[in-house]
Amino acid sequence: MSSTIPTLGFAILSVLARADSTGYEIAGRMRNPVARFWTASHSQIHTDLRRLLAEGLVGYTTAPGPGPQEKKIYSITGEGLEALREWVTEPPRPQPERDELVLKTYAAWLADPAALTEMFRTALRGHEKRLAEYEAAWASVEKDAPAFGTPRFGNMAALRCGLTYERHRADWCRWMIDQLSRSLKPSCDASYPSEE
Amino acid sequence: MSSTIPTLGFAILSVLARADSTGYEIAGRMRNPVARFWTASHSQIHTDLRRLLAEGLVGYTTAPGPGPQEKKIYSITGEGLEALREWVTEPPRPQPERDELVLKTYAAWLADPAALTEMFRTALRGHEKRLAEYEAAWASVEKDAPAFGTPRFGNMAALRCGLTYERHRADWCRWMIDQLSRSLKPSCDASYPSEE
DNA sequence: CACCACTATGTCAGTTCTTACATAGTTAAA
DNA sequence: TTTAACTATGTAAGAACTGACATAGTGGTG
Repeated sequence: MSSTIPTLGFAILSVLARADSTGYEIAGRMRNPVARFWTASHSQIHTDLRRLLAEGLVGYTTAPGPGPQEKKIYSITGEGLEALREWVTEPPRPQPERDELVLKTYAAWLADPAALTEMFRTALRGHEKRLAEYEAAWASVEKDAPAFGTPRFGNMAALRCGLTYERHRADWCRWMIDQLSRSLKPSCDASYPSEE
Repeated sequence: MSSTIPTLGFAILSVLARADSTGYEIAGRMRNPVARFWTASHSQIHTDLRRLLAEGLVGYTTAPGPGPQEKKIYSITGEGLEALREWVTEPPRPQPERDELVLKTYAAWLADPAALTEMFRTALRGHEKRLAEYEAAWASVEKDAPAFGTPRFGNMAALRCGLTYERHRADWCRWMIDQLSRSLKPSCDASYPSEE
C-alpha cells in the first residue's frame, strides 16, 4: 500500500493535478514563484515519473517531440489523485529547514562586519524584489477570491505564505544591517560621511 | 584551494568555533533550538569530520570513551577558522527552500477542509510553542545585548530570525484556518453548532 | 534486577539529488 | 548566418544523506 513515495513524487502529482504536462514542463512549473517550494532537476523528475508510472499513479500519452525521443504528456490517474488527497492532510514533520543564510548568521560573530553588511544588503534586495512580485500578484488575486476546491485557492494560500515570509525575511535583514552598523559606529564615528 | 566542502562541513566548523566537541556532541548542538537550521545524523557528521580532518580544518585529541572506541574531542584549526570566516560572507544562493507544509497547501484545494483545518491547527500549535520558547530566550538575551565578535551575537541574530519566522508562520496558519472556515460556513451553516 | 536513556564511535546499504553529458528540432536575436 | 535560448528526454557518475545495525559503559527508574 504505502510504497514510500518521496516528497518530490507528491510535488509532481500536485503539478499534474492541475494540468497534464511533460517532465520538462513539470520542472518549469516548479521553478515558478507560486510553486518554488520543492524544486528539482529534470533528471530527478524523469526518474520519479518512471516510478509513479510503475505504481499506477500517473499515465502518459505520446506526441512527436523535438529531440530523438517522443514527447510524453503525463497525467495523474484516479489512484494518483487519491494518494495525493490522502497525503495532503498528513501532518508534515515540523521541518527543521536548512537555511544557509541563518547558518552564516550563527557564525557571523567571526566575520568582517563590512563584508557581512554587504551580504545582508544583497539578501535584502532579493527579498524585496520577490516581495514586490508577490504583492502585485496578491493584489490581482484579492479582487476575486478563489473558492476552495479550485486550484487557484492553492495558489492564493501558497502566495500568502510566500508574501509574509518575504516580509519577515526582509525585516530581519534590515534588523541585521542595523545591528551591524551599531556595532561599527561607536568605535569609528568620524570615518563615515553624515549622509545615509 | 577550494575543495568543495559541503555546507554541512561549515555547519560543523561553526559549532567547533564555539567549543571543542565530540562528533556526538556536534549532532546534539545542531539539534538545539538556536542552531537547528542545518541538522544531520551523527553518521554523516562523522563522515564529514574525517574529511575536514584530511583537509586540516579540524584536529582532535583522544580521551577514554564509553564504547569500544576512544572518544575524539575535535577542535577547529587556524586554517579551519580562516575557511569558515571566508565562507560566512559569501552570498548564499537565495534558497528555494523545500517546505512540505507549503507544498501541501499548494495541493490543498483537493483535500477535505475539516482534515486540513486539523493539520493546520497542529502546525499552529507547534509554531506557537516554539515562538513562546524563542520569546523567553529573547527576553533574557535582550537584557545585555551581546557585542559583535562574541558567539552570543550569533545566537542573538539567529534567534531573532527564528522568532520572527515563527511569528510569520503562526500568523499564516491562523489565516489558513480562517480561510478554511469561511469556505465551510456559507454552504452548511445550520450543520454547525453556534459556538466557536 | 531488568530495562531504558544517554554517551560515544563507527559501518553499510540504500535513497535522494545534483551535475555533466548526449541528442536534436524550433525560433528569435545579433 | 551563426549563435543562443528554448523545448524535450534520457544516462551515468558521484555527492549527500538517512536509517539500521553493532559495540559498550554509566546512571536512573520501576
